[in-house]
Amino acid sequence: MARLVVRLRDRGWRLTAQRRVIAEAMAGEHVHLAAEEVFERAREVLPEVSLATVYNTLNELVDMGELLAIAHADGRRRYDPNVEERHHHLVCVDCGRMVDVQADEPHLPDDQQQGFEILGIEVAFRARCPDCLRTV
Amino acid sequence: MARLVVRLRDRGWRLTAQRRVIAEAMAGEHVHLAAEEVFERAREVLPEVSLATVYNTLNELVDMGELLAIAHADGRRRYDPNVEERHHHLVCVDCGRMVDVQADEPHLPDDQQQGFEILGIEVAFRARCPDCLRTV
DNA sequence: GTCCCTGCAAACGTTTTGCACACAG
DNA sequence: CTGTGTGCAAAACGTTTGCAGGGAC
Repeated sequence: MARLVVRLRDRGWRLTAQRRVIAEAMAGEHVHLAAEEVFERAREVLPEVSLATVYNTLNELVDMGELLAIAHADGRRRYDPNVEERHHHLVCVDCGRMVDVQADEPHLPDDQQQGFEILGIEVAFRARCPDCLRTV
Repeated sequence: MARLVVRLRDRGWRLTAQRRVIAEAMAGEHVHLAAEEVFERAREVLPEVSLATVYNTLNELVDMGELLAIAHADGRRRYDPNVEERHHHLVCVDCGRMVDVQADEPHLPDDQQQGFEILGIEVAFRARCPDCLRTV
């Protein structure tokens, strides 16, 4: 985590108290928070941080390649700090929880490429998480 | 297409002019329209149809399992009438265009399941489409 | 001291909802 | 005739933006 802050400063990123608490809210390898959740975590540490700054900062981190933005079926974008390790996601259809998983990458046959240039692959396993299985 | 309308009536779905034009806008096997686009197509046939009815009807069709709702990175949900054939998507990161593709399904090893019950798999190949490749 | 970042509030685009009226069954 | 679907407008939601003031460098 300190790593992230150092990396950002080395890139000439202006390090403010707000940006620090937002980056710290994303600490950990297996977090998939929505902006609102990042906002709440950041606010616990620095109450005067604003939601707009959270959005601005998250977008910058995505542009810098320090976070992955993931489109979620519930309409709320999630942010994933795990940019190093190729991985996919298990997504609970009931509560929206996401966890990282390792799985083989599907391969797209040449005859299916239809002239598109492939940039990346996103795999989501739609699932029901242990907690939601219990309460059904 | 007529098939869909018949299937819906057989289920006791009240068949109105609005619902018919909306269902017809989704005809074809490889369409991935956003709600606004469905609205425009429907309105060409039946100008007094409303956007609210389009949303209500699309949601019902999704609940009935007659359409797939797909979360898209640009924030607009797309609707896919191809519910029969297992398939994945090529998604253009520039213009948002989606096309169906056949590719092998990734398999999630047992030791990665973490107590989740797997319900389905969604694969999106992030790509650049031929049109957008040309204009870059 | 400069410039960039910040908070606030308003604007935005998409989707949902409340309500009175209309029409399919 | 009844119950459900409809249009409209307003609200709700996540996200973005304009602006004046403030703080990092």
